[in-house]
Amino acid sequence: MISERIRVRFAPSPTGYLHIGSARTALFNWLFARRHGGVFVLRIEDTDEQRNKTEALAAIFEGLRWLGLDPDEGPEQGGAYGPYFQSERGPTYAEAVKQLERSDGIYPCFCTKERLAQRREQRGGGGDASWHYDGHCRALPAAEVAERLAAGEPYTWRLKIPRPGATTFNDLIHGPTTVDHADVEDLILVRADGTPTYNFAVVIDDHLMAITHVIRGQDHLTNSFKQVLIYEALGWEVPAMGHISLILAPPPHTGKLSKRHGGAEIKEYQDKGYDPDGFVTWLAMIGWSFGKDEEKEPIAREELIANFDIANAGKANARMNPSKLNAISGRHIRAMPPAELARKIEPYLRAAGCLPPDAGEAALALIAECVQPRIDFFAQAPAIVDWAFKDPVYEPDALKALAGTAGAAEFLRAYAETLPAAFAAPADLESHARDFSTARALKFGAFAKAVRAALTGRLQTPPLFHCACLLGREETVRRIERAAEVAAGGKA
RNA sequence: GGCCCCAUCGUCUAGUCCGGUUAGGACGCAGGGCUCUCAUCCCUGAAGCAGGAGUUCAAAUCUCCUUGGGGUCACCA
Repeated sequence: MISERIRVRFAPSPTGYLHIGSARTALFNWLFARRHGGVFVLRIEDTDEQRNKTEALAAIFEGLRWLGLDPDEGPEQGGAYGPYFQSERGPTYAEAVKQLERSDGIYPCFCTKERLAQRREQRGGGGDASWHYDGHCRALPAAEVAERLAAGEPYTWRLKIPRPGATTFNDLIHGPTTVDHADVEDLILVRADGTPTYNFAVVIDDHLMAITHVIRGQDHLTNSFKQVLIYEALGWEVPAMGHISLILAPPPHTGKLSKRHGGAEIKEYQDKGYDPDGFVTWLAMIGWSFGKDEEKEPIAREELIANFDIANAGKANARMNPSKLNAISGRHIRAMPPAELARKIEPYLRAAGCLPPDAGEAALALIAECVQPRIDFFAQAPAIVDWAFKDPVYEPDALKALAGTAGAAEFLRAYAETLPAAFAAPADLESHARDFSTARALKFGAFAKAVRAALTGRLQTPPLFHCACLLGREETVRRIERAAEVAAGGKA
């Protein structure tokens, strides 16, 4: 039944967004599959939340697409082990129930939700959350069971966990992991309405989909014990299981990263324009490493795959560290062909009004050149050149540079007059400017500072002559003349 | 609280399985270089084995305890 080929799955429930932890689980599964020539399956666990199904699904699909984690089988691409929506797999569960009934692996439980809640309350005066089902209905005489069944009394099916006993499985990451059955209750497999509970459905789905390796977050560890018990009750082969560490919330917060901490949704990173490959590298480096020293060059996806080993995944939880993401993403951006970067930042520039409709390829290329060493994600691009698209507002330091530099008004006017008739390359403007400052015995640095202030209103900008080219001759002259007036006024 | 998992610089980690290293790298931080500013890039530096016992000639590494962190305890997934 179990195929020879490695098969892993990513099984998110559609909550409306893709959590960063889920994405990392997907990534580890994907890397594992790619590394071993296996199959990466996407299964949607949608048995509970039916609302906003389309929208919630889109978030998962789009998130995976952005990350470049393409499923081999799933709702979109189909496959031989469908359906890939858990909600459509209902009929397959009944058979497993029958099998367990025959093998005496389960028993009907007539306890009401009310009785269970009450018991939970009583135990430890309401403070003890560790109450487990006491097995009340497991001890019921067969005759009484038959009678109540016949009477049509509502019931659930519970797993008859071997007592006493213990269960151990060899975790791919943690090694042998054990739990005593005394600490596991006879969990409900089938609800009173006949639907399977999560753990039961997962086991059946994974088995029927021939999943060989289950890789998921450590928060599923206790589920895994239960699921192993279910596999064993059914006499099915238990897949290999590995529990990856969790991502914890950044400093002021404690606990695992959640939506309320911010930065937990993949879409945020996509919207900000992080480089997807850089993002994937960052995700992979949380709780895993090559074993060799980290390189300063961007790490290619192929390299990630070639070196991936689930056994090297860290056991300890990791705290989220966005500054490292910035560094990695920036590294990828810097290594990008300029034309590609131009294409990526274009929508951000347009949205911010930093790229007029009539702007040509040349202007965009020039902006990309200015932006490339200065940003870590695309949304930072407009702020690098925004001064070019509105009248300069002189920052205090810039104002001081104009008003406080001796002779500024005079040399600015002279500079504007000698400017070449056409602005071609920044380098040409630079050599002209150097000649100009030399001829007038100006320190180039001081001269450039004043011109920079004049053109941009700021003291920190992209290279000065890139700025001038961006403005064009006419606007450059206009701004210099205006600044000269400010400089003159300041002196008076 | 019960059970389970975990513990190396501020953060992510290599080293732990098969005890012997100046405990390595990256991010961040500090200083310097390059330079028309900023940034990029390059160099340098500060910074760590949670604590305590035990085993051993020798412990980050093996054992135990403590402390700390995390997860999980539903007719949710």
